[in-house]
Parts: sequence; C-alpha cells; structure tokens
Amino acid sequence: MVNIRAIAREAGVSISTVSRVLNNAPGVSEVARDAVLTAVNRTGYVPEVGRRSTSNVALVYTAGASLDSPFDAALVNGIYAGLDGSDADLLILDARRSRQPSETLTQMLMRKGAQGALLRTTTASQALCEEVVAEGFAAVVVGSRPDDPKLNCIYSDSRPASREAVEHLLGLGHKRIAIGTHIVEDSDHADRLAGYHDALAAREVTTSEELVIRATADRAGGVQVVRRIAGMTPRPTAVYLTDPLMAVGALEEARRVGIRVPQDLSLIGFDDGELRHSLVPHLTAVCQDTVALGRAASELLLEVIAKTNRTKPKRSARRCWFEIHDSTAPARK
Amino acid sequence: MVNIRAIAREAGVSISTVSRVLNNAPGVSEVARDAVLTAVNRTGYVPEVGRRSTSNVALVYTAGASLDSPFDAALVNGIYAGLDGSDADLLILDARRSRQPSETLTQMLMRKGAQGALLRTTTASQALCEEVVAEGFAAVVVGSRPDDPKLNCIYSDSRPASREAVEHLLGLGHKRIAIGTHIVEDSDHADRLAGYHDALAAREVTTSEELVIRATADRAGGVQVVRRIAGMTPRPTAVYLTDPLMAVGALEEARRVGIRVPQDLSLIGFDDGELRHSLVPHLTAVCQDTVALGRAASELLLEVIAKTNRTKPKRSARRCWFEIHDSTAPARK
DNA sequence: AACAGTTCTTGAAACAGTTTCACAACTCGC
DNA sequence: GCGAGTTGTGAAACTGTTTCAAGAACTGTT
Repeated sequence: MVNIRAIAREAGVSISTVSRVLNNAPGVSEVARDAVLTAVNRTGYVPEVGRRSTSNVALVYTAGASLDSPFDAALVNGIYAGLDGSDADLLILDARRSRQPSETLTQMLMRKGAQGALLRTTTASQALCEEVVAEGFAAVVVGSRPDDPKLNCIYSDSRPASREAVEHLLGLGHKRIAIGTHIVEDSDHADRLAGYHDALAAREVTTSEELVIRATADRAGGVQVVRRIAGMTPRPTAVYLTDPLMAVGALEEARRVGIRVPQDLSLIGFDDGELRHSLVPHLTAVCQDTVALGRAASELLLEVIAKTNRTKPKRSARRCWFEIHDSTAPARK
Repeated sequence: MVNIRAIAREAGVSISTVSRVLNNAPGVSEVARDAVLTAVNRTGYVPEVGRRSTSNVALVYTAGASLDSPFDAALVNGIYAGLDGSDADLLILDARRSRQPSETLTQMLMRKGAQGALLRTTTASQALCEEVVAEGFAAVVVGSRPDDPKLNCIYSDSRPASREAVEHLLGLGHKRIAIGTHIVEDSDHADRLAGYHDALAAREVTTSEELVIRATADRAGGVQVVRRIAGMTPRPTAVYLTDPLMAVGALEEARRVGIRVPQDLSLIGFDDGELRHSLVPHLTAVCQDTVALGRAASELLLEVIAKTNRTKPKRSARRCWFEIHDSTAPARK
C-alpha cells in the first residue's frame, strides 16, 4: 500500500514534508512541493482516511451548479432526509474550491473522509465524474442524465410530462405555442424541449425556431420571454416555461403589460416545489418532487456503498407529472 | 492531555478496546464498554481529531428545527457562501441522530472533526449549546437569540420593522389589527409579536387577546388565521402574518372566500426570500435577507475560530426592514 | 567583507487513534 | 470429556500529524 512514508522515500524528502504538502501547510519550498506532488501522482497515492470514526457522504458541486437555487435547496433537504437511518452525515463540497492543485477528485473525496459522493454536475465537468467512478469510488450523479452509461445516476424525467403539457395546450386549440427555456441546455431542459417537440410532431403541427426562446433561468428570464412573445406577429397564444422562476417572472410581466393569463395567454410553468399554489392564477405546471429526488439519491448511494462487490451501474429516473390549474384556457377563436 | 491511552489505563483495558467503544465497533462486552464510557465521562475525554487534514465547519440541528423549511434552505445557502474563501467545508449534523449514547455534543463535534459549529436550536435545547460553549468549543448560535449572554449568536431583529409595519397600518386608519403568529413562540416570532404590541402601545390603541391568533407556520396556518378573522365581529380590517407561508395561505383563503386584499383586508406578511414579488397583490411585508444572515454567521464563526484567545462573546443582530407593496390600503370609513 | 539577527526549510522523533492478528476463554453438540 | 466454533481482548504494527531543534538562506549594519 502506498503511504506517506513511501511517498517520502520516492520524493527524497521526509514524511513531515509530505504531510505538509498534502495539507497545504505553509513553509515548503517549490522544489520540495513539486517533488512530492510528482511522486503522489506517479504512485496514485490516496490517504487512508476512510478509516475514520466518522462516516460522511459528500454532496459535490463540480461546476456550474451551486447551492444557490430553489432546486438545490430542496435537493439538499431530500438528500439529508434520505441519510436518516444510516449513520452517515452530509458534507457539502465544492470541487472548485476544495480541490488542491494536481489532486484528483477521488483524492479530494478520500482526503475529506467521504465514503461516497453525490455528484451535482453539468456536461462540462462530466469527465471528472467518470474518473471518480473509474477509480472505484462510490458515486451517484444526481439531477442530470450523464452520457456515460457506467455512471450511476438518478434524475428527473420531464420529457413525457412536458409532452402531456403541450398536448394539453394543443387540445385547448392552441396553434402557436412558444417555449421559454434555459440558455444553458442541460439534460433537464433538453428533456423538456424534447417533450415539446414530441407533442408538436405527433400532431404534425409545424413549429418555428422563433418560438423556442432562450433566456436565463430566473425571474428576469421570464420577463424577457413575455416581451419577446408580445413582439411577435402573429402572437403565440400559449407558452411553456421550463423553469419555476421564469414562470414567476413571466406572470409578473404579463400582468404589468396587460396580457391576461389565461384569457390572452395560456401559461404552463415548471414547478419543483410548491410554487404553483402560491401564484395567481394557480399555475398549470409540469411538476417534480425534488425532495423525493434527493431522498432517492441518498438511498441509491447508500446501496452503492454497501455493495462493494461490483454491480452494474444503476440509472434511475423519477417521472415528472403534469397538473392542470388555472393558468391555461381554450384558445380564442 | 487526556488520550485513549489514559482512558485505557483508567478503565483497565487496552487502547484497542477504547477505540472500539469510541467507534461503536462490535465485539466489546457490556462490562468493558461501561468501564470505558465511565472513564471517558469522568475525564472529559475528547478525541484529538481537530488535527485532521480536512477542516470542517458543522451546522448542527439540535431540536425542533430542521432543514425542511425555506428559511433553513436559504440559511444553508448563505452559510456555504460565507465559507468561501476559507478552506472549510460544511458538514450538516443532527444532534438527535448522530450523537451516541452518553456523548456530549462537544464530543460529537470533535469526533466528527468539526472546527467550529453553527447551532440551529430552539429554547428547548439551549442547555446543549451552553455546554458546548462552556467546554471552549467555537460555536455560534444562528437564527435565534439565546438568553445566555455567554453564547455567540447572530440573529435577525424583526421587532423594529414589525413595529413600523403595524404603525403603517395604524397610519392608514386601521383600528382592529390582528396578528397571526406561530404556535411555537421562538425568539423570532416573539420579536414580531413584541413589535406589534410596541406599535399599539405607542398609539394607546387597546388591543384584545382575541386578535393574537396562533397557528402553524405553514399555508394551512394562514388559512386558519383568515377563517378566524372572518368569524370575528367587528371584523379586523388588517392583519400581520409573521411567517411567509402563513401569508401565502392567508392570501389564498381570502381570495377563496371573497375577502378582497387590500380593499376588505390589509395584509402584511413576512418574507425571508423573494416571495413578496411573486404574489398577487405584491405583498407589503417585513423582510429579512436570510442568505446574508447565513453568510454573516459563517463569517462570525470563522472569526471565533481564529481567535483562540478568549474574547468576549459577540451578539450580532441583522435588522429586518419593512417594504410597502400592494397588499395594504387605507381603512374604509 | 564580516557579522548578528531574522526568517525559511527541513527531518527526526513523539504522538494520537485505528486495525490486524493471535490467543485465551467461553459456548455447543455429541 | 472433547473437538469446533464464537467471542472478547491486548500487543504490536500502522497511518498520518505535529513539535522541536537545527541548519540554510537572507537581511541590514558596520
């Protein structure tokens, strides 16, 4: 087994120096630091901190995503609830700030004493996740659907419910249906857009690129979507907003400029919480139980940790559902 | 310093046995386990795990409160943001489930490798917090105002803003002003109620016990408050709801039963997020920046950790503010 | 140049806590 | 009684961290 004594021998320094480098302690020369890091990387050293008296599960933010969204807040809530019953606690890590230079993500996780990791990621940082799994670390990608089939993952499938939502609009007689979606096309938003296209294609409704409106996933984005719609001729009579905050912003802007919902514009939102009941009119929306998603993620991870014997990767999807409330109405003749 | 060798000597067992007991490992007799735990408690032993390669800060839920509220979600968000720049990560702990039998909270925190703790607590578990601080552990009580002046704490002072809110209603000519507040009287809700009484007392408005309505701090609670108001004669013309979800529920119920806001009932809410902008009418509310509160808590804790030399406890309050939007109107003659 | 006073770096040794391994002390079932 | 398994235990080995003293490399002053 590679330990700091071996690293020290390899690098030609003392174990104290190795320890200092590994902990970013001050007072190590550039030369010594480089020698140690080189040895660490050549040997693939990983600290033996798994044998700690604490057992932690890490929630890792790798890129793009951050705790700063209602979705992530609900997710953390569910993840923590899902850990109840196990003796693990939750450690929140950010790969961008906790990871030391020339340290792999697995090394960081081991150093932090995590027994398993829930990875919150975007396509940009998927390579990192693949690496972690390749190194045999227990990990589950949560809230997105990675391409690599070797990754365990748990995500929310919003495509069928999105299709239902748009079919509902078509059933109400709407012909020009816009969609407001996130500028960053992650797997979630891609699913929703795909569901939109599914519904239109099935009814052979011709769509136009103009109707796919990209905006930021916040209130301001929703405002933008409504302004874009207001400027179109002929004006769309319905819109599907694939993000909760966008829906809020859209409702506000519609009210501000005198577009009545649902009389002048049918609006379908996306709700990953309880927002639909708080708005006026109550929002017809594609819904997702984010807390349950988090809980399921924890449970899957605990399962992966328990089974040290290799089992084949698990990919699990939770279905979104479509709820009809008061923000949609028949198209006017 | 007390270490496991000393405990072993004291208990008349080997260090292996002590380690096993401390880690809840199987294969230790009742007799040996008792002897070790007795010795641990007599000597006040605490593991030396502070010297770990990771530095963590713990957010500890002691009782009552849980992650499962919008307030806590925003708080976690802010706390994590506040740790940016330091090299600490955030560990979320629940004293109810992580604490082992006959282990003090400090011992649990040390065992988990926390360098400092943010304590989320209610009056019920305040004794635990006092103990942690008495044992010299770096801790900050967050989101409530404990009685013990020795505790560092950071909280939100909603009393002056609540007073302003009620004065605003008085200024609009309202005479019968109800308040809907949480059945559990924590320091936050007590502050808001005190602000309400302050305003009424200053104007020498007589109030009645009937106008103080206790309900649960959720949408259902808000519904209850409106129903109680609707049944009163003479009916109150204004109400202050001291919780965000209560305000949402109250608005909904008012709309359902045909009480127009603000024409028939002026409504002031409490907003610890961005909810006020999403509601119709936009909510006149006492506001609090929860994310900033969390950030300040982290910063205070890092300061407390840095100053190992005893400084006197810091108590810091963040002021709430009052925002006038569209849910309040002059009382009708 | 010479020199005293700092500040940097460093390795040896001590340390804390965990785990392995062998062994003694019990159980059973016969 | 007697093997075969189970349970509980301590000695020793092991991992990574920290302390301490000492040498190396600067610094400014004569």
